[in-house]
Amino acid sequence: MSDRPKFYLTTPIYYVNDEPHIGHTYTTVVADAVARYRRLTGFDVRFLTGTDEHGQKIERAAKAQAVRPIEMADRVVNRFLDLWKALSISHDDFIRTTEIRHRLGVEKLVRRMRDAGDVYLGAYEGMYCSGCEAFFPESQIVDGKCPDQGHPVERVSEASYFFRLSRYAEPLLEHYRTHPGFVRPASRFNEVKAFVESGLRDLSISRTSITWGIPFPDAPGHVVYVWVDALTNYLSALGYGAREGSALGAWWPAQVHLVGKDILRFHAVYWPAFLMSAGEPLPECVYGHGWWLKDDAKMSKSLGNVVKAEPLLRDFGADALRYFLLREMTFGLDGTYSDEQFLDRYNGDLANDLGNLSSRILTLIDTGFGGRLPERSELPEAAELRPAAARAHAAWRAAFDDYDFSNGLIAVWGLTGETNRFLVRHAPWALASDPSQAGRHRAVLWGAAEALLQAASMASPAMPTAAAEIAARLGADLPKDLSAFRWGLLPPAGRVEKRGPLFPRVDRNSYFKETKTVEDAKPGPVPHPPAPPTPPAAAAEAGAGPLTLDEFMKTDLRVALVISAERVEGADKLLKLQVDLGAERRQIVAGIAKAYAPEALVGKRIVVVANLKPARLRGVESQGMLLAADFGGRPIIAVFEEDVPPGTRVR
RNA sequence: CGCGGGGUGGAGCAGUCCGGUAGCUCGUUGGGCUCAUAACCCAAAGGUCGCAGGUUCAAAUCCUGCCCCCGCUACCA
Repeated sequence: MSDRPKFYLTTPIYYVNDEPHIGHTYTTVVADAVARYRRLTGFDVRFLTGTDEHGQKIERAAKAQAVRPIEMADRVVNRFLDLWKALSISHDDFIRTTEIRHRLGVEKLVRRMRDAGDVYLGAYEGMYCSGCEAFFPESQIVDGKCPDQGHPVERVSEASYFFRLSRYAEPLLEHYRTHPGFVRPASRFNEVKAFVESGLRDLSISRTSITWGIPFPDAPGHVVYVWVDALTNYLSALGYGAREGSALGAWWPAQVHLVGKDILRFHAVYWPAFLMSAGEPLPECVYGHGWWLKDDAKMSKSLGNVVKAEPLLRDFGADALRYFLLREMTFGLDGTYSDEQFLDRYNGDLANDLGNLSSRILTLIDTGFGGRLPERSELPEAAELRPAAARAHAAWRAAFDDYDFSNGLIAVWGLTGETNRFLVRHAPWALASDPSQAGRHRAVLWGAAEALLQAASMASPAMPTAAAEIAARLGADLPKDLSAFRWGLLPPAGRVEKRGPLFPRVDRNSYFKETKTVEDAKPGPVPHPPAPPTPPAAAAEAGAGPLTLDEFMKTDLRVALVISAERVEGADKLLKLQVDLGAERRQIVAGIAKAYAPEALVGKRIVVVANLKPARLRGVESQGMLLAADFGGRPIIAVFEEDVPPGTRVR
């Protein structure tokens, strides 16, 4: 066994009733960055994630699709596994609650709690829908009807085992008092304390109305209910309850459970109470992070604004997505996602800064020294960036130790900025042409290359693949241990390789046009896991190069006669047109209200794109697009002066 | 109603616990460089830190009151 300090961290296990979205991705990426950071700074790390697969929802969904629950679960589990692979997630273990080892763990925990006198038989009362054969939370009931099918519900009660949570209010509060870092951030710790201070009610921990779950030990007909089942994964993954020896002693208690703020209560109240009852030590910290909002609104399926990782992964690569998630959110608080912000971060920090810096350094070495890394020099230029690197390193460590990823990355990018300024200051491209400056020339580029490798090393927990790629181009390896600052990571006499852009700049205009059409065309199941994450495929490529005639002819342009035109309610730029396309009539919404009065358009023969995917603008469907010159910020529509019949092809 | 979060230059955010020159990124304007991915470097413009009182030598930061926005239904992080 290693004598390094151990670090056991977990994500929640994700419920398999739905495909992964940006929230799952976020927690997991954060956990991975922590795991990689800890490994890099001398810890023996165990990183656990997994899936939660039992319960009523899965049971019902499976029944509806006439498959076994485990088949449903398998499908979604693979989606998670594929995504984690595409994102370079470095978990050491993946637990599924349907595994035997988990069942053994849950059985042991339940028995221990019962032996402690904390489990008793009572009755669970709830709103039951006989049509759906399911209980629903009272809060979901609308007018005495179930939320799914609208069947009438009735209050029924069923036998249930209860956990004496009420007994643990005082012990929990005492633990909170003596462990001020138990829940983070502090603001959420206050909420947890307030919740416990208001008193705890016993918790129903079994069901007889469900069969898809772990049988409650020594209680036929009962199944272990949600939270006891799910939370126990953190122990069962270590072999808790196993007949043979387990890894429990080496790893438990966990250093941190990373969770979303919505499930903080379960992790900060129920879970420690279960552990106290079972006589197991408590985790050191439960970190409840914030949520990603989409354009300032909460993401939800009903709003249809749920952000998924796959399109971003496809267009920008795993490292870019990971970087954005870690850099853009102040860990703990809520953050906002928007495509514009993502693109700004990508182009600003990754393409223009880190990516471009590595390009210019590699090219300077390539052309200046024939691809051979200059030797380390005693001249002051070679060490000029050393203090900046040391400062960045200290700030980076302090921030990452404190889960402040955003500031940690800001510190690293401070070093890339310093390196850019260093290059401008010494202008190695000018030194190259002056033989008397050869020594300085070598010293400057060695120093710049060393600083770049320093930056890449510190960025590696956030973006492992790109960091390794930078190191490889410099003929170096990423350091295995960065627990202390060390200047001189470059190997002597390495060979550098230029290669292409690390993060190709993505043009804003063409990106938004392209993604719109791609995503509209693919509403259904998410595509396959994207190609290997490095280097990110250039999304810009598709927009480059001349168009072939075939490609152009895909655009179906037609002459259209405007039959009527009116303003769109509540939109100051939009007109709604009815047009005659010869064979059919179409409704087209166009942003020309500022330039044209509706009545001025009637009778005009215009050009429309007839095979454009319909879109909704301000809730009004548009079945095509009219062509107009964009002149001085005003649209000038294309019209025919002669009487061409509507529907005639234009090319 | 109540609870929680938030209101900081054009945009997005940090700073607020532990008062003391208001900071970062993007954008804008002007200049420089030409090694680099139209990139990089320098400079400038731009904020009464939601409002009103109070404490203090000093308040974005502490206290009081008020206004506005968001969340508070979910086995969705």
